[in-house]
Amino acid sequence: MPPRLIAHLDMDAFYASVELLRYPDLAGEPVVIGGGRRHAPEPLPGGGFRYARLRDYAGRGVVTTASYAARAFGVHSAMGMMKAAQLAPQAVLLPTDFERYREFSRRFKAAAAAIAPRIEDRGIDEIYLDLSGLPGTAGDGGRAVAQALKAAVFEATGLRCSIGVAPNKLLAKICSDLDKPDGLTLLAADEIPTRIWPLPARKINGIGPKASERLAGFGIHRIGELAAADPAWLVETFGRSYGAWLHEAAHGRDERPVVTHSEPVSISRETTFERDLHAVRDRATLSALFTELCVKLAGDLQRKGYVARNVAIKLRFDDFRIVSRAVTLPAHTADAAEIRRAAGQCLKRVDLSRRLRLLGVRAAALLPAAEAARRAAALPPRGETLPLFDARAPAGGAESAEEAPLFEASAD
DNA sequence: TCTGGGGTCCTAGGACCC
DNA sequence: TCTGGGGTCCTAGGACCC
Repeated sequence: MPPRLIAHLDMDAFYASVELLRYPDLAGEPVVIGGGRRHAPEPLPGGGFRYARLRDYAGRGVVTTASYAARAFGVHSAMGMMKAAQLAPQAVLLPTDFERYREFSRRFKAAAAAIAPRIEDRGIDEIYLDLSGLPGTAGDGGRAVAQALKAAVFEATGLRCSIGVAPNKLLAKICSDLDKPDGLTLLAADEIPTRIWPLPARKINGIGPKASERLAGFGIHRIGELAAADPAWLVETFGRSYGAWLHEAAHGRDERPVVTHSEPVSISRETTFERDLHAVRDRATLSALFTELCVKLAGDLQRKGYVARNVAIKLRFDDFRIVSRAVTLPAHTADAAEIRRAAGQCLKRVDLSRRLRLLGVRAAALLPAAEAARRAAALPPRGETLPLFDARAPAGGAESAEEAPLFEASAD
């Protein structure tokens, strides 16, 4: 098998950059995106806008994105806004506008797809591209195609991105981060020891805060140190699956394909309250919020064309403990009342003596609504006996049904 | 001034079946 | 009375990612 050529394309400070297109006078300023709608810029009579400042923020939000100027103050994604306000009180605060980001996301992905159609979606601001065998990649390891991608993305959106090109997704992802913003990094397999091994282990996608902390406890800080660790010891220490993967990842080995299509596994809605709520004292408020979440979730399912057979709730208590309860339904649904009923059943199984910080509802075991309708239509009318080999049987069901008597006879 | 909202995947254990 | 082993489905929790 010839080596693959995989690119990872990552938009630079995506939300903040989209906002800077709309408010160009903020270019170069520390800007933080996050929080609710209340701090939208006010148009001034003479033109321009009056912006909210981070120091004026009060609430429980976190930073969604910080402009590079704001990052210089130590502000970063997922940081509590109140903490960010201490670091950069003068930073401009803008509300998130997901509709707009989704539109720019569609645009940059379409522009990239016109050049390299084998694309894997990795959320709103990232994609993997399989450049293997693409015209123009033969001579230069993909540099010209990557430059064309950057130009096309800028043409379509006015935004800059960073690209890593490598033999697999793992390495491409690491590389896209090496030269941000507006970066382009190519890596060949034989450069792993010199360019990848000196990096912190945390740079590997899949080594998070917990794993890197544990590794550090064993004196393993860099990818090269992880690569030098005994694989048997890694398996003993981190489990068969994760331990073996750590070893492979540290050596830059990754055979995962670029997946161009995937179905969602679950769809959910959750909300963090402005203040912690108590099941008894705030019963009416909680009940209304709970119903609202179910209605929104049902709307999401219907809009996206799915039905669900599993409904789960998620609670976060005031001490940040998270609890979840799930129930599997007799039949798929996208109906708000049915989801509300199932979620209510789940809620009854939780001790609600502590105050709640967050409430969420999730739909899982999804089926495309069209497929559910097809199956329903294939069923005989009510009251009629089912044929032995029914359309509802799972794939291969008829075969296993024929073999079933044999298994029964040999069982026990 | 602690710590959002939307996801995926993995593990472990129990129920139930053969 | 104790002893099996495999398989599937399901739940709960946790790590991780954007």
